[in-house]
Amino acid sequence: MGLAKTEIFTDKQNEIALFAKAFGHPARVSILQYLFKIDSCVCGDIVNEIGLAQPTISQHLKELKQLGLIQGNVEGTSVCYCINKEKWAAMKAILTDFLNQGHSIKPTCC
Amino acid sequence: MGLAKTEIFTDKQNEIALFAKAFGHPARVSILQYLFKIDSCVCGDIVNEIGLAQPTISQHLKELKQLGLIQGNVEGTSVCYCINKEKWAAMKAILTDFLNQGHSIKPTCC
DNA sequence: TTGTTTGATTGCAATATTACGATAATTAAT
DNA sequence: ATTAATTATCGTAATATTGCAATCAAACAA
Repeated sequence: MGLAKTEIFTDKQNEIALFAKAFGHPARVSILQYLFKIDSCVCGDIVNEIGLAQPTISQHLKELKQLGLIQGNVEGTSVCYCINKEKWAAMKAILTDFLNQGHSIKPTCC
Repeated sequence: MGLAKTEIFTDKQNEIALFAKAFGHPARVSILQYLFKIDSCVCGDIVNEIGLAQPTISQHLKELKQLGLIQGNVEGTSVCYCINKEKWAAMKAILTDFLNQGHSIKPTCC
């Protein structure tokens, strides 16, 4: 089907999955790393940085923006993107929580 | 195309994306959480815990196993799964590193 | 106005993912 | 040997994702 049955999972589980999908593609990983590296608005540089066509980058940026992880501001003919640090922190908290499950001292069993 | 151009990204970027995809679906999030909660081998319980058909669960388990995040051991007619804590720790290190980017005190710009 | 630049959108093709019924494979029990 | 229990695999359908050429839209410059 290609369609996840989100209704049988908790909101938290769906949220974790959604955020994880955001950087479940190397292009988006690369975009986010670049924005962090620059640590300010990036206007028009992104397509040249990543080796993908402009419409493809635009699409990845749209996804990241819809999730709120980045924001874009129009500056003349160009659009400047940057990390939304508040949202990033919120996501980090949720995913870190998930990654830190299982504090037991038990070794891997079996 | 539906085919990620992995060759233009670094191994690290591809690795982050691969791990992120592992829990980019709520069913796999749910499976992993369940295995952590039990904190031992789970033999045959998983299909009843998650509301998906047996072949679907089997497929998700296979993906997690291929990544090394879980391991399955045959016990009679059933298979017992558990978290591979070493691999989990390795993944956690990689993803935590990614999530902790951007320590600058600058607020979100723009 | 006309052109230029930049980024978004549209349309499409190819591949990937998700889900499940049917069936196979394995082991244990009778 | 049969049967039951459990999980894996196959086949298939539906939807999602990725990527790009072509095009559109907005803002600026001449």
